[in-house]
Amino acid sequence: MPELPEVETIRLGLQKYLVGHRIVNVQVRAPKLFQGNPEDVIGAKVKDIRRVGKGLIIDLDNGFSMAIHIKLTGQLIYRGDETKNVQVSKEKVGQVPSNATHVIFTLDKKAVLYYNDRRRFGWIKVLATDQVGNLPFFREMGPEPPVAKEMEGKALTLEKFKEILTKSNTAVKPLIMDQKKIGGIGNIYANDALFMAGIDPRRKANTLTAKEMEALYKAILFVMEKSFKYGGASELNFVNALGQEGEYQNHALVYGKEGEKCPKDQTVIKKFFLGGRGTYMCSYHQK
DNA sequence: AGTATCCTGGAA
DNA sequence: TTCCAGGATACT
Repeated sequence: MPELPEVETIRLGLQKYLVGHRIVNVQVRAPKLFQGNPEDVIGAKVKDIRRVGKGLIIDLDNGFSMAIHIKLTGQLIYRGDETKNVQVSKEKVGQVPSNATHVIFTLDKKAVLYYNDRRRFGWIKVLATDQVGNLPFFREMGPEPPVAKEMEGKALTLEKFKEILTKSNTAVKPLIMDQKKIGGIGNIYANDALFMAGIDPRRKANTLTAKEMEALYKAILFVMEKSFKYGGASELNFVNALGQEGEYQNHALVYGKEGEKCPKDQTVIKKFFLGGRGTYMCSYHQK
């Protein structure tokens, strides 16, 4: 999934519906995805939901936490009395549990939390709350664009952003997607932000002018805020904590639009690979 | 810096 | 049947 706006969307949903519930039982259907002892979470009450980059942390009231990364196809879907009448987007995600459901948390008050993950790339790690920060993924997370509030990690300021770019002579797109440099940006928003800022994704980061770096910084914030307002991008599998899809995919600028017209004129958007990732750009408006 | 790898399913 | 996918990591 899921980049910062999508993970933050899930976090907000879990904050609203999951916090306060006690975990009554845990059924692990795919042991590989669930690391740690399920017994450590059973009987505990959910205290808080945090997000660091694209990672989620569910804090419990017994000193343990669950660190979660949903990678490309993970879903955390809550079902309870208060969500009974919620319209679920499509049948592909409407039915839980499904054959993509790998962990089932039975909660008190007749509620359930499902972890679905079609491709099984994600993970759930149970560990002491004070050890979460020691996981390399969280420890090495770079500062994050201040898109949605509730900043758990360090906020990425324009000055810091400029410093990161100036110090790197690698291509700008892979750089801004490097979670150790900047947290939360993935392929969709990297593509769209670079288009919006008029910058060729292959440009070496340290060749950008101050003006270009500022334009890119603002574009990153803009496209992510926009996506957050649309409820995230459900290009593949993303759904929020209630199983509903977002709408950003219907408002993307260049991502996934190979062969289509540039949003600004008739130029055809081209696709190529950069750093192993599909890259979309308008060669007329991005230099 | 580029490529393989963990997986599954939808599309070409 | 082959290729591709919002990620991250461990290799060459």
